Amino acid sequence: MSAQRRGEATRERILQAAQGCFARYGYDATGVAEICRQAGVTKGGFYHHFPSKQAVFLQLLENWLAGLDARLQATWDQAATVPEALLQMTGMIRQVFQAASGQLPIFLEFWTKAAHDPAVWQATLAPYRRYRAFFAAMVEAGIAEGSLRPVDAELAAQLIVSVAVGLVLQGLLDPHGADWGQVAQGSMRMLLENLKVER
Amino acid sequence: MSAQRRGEATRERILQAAQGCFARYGYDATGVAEICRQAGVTKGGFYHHFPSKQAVFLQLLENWLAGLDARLQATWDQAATVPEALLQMTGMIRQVFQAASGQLPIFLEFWTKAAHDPAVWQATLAPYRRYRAFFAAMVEAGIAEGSLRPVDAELAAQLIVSVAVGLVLQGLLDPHGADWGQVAQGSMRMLLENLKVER
DNA sequence: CAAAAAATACCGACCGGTCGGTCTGATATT
DNA sequence: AATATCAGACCGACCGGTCGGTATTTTTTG
Repeated sequence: MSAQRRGEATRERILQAAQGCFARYGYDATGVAEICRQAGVTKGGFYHHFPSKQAVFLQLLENWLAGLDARLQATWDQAATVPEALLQMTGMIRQVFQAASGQLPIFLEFWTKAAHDPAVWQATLAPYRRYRAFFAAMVEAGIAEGSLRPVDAELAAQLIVSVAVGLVLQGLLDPHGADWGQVAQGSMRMLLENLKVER
Repeated sequence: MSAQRRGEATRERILQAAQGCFARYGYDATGVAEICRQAGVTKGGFYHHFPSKQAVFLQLLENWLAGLDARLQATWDQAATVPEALLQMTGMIRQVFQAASGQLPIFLEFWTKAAHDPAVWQATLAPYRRYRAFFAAMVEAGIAEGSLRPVDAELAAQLIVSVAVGLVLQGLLDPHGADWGQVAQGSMRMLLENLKVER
């Protein structure tokens, strides 16, 4: 294998290991040594690829947000109407829950770190505002296409984001307390009943 | 001052100092030494009143939840109808935001710790389930009194809790991103439009 | 009531251990 | 040979918690 490919692979292993550790133990409780152990690398290798532990964290955050971005955009692109797109996105939550239920706590780590660390804060806030704008644009499009009532788009977007955040948080705190995919579907339907035009 | 009173006072000072530190720097980043400095106590004094740093944290969590409990109950007791009570509680959020905006990050600390620490998890989950039951009971009472449509009470309660959690989180991450009290009011009104009986 | 004893509140130096990060090289690729 | 990729011993700072001791208040006792 070429040196470049090998380096890339090691880098990826470090990222994966770190993600697992952060999710399982939390950021602070995870030592660089433990990440190295799980990645099959030593400290030297680690610090060859990343300047600091925080840099790994930031990279993880960036990747995660990029993935979410892409999936949201794709979902909208292939949906016929806005309400349908919203329902689809809700189904996405269900996938997220069963696919990465172990990875969810890292979401909390992001927020907690963001509240105290300016670098993480910026990296978190910017995409988050994008989401609000994204949903606001969706609602406006829905109003324009006639599938939604002419409500305050900004407010509706904030409500949607609130519900999403709240659901994810409840889901990670109490994974077996409810079928969160079901709850998400039901919640979104309730919201849509209110947003959709009367038939 | 009696010895007992004095001890109680220092204990309180430690609690206050710890709350400030946890909110400002986060749990892990806060050293016991720093808490002691701000409380005007030394390590010896600290460990005289509390067996560990985590015990302080747990006590803080307990106090916070007890306060929330009391306020919610009181709000319901003095409201005439269920929709009115819900609106009142939304206003409560507004108070929380302006009164303890600096203390909000500690809320995140609670959740983050709860995701990894069984002791904190239990202390968090039990009251949280109570809240869900509380709101479910409220919705059912609303249906019984005829002010709410006969919706799925459990689902509605989960939706309400989701919105509340989401709002608090958004508020603490992006305090100046919106007037969160306003957003809370608007969101609750939107939800209620859907839940209330048609007039 | 006074003296002694016990309990309580607090002090601050100190310890064992951990953790993020560095440094000197060894090994493999180009 | 030059460079990228790693190995792993090592460092210094820091942190939660301990411990022996002091000061103050409360209780017991003569």
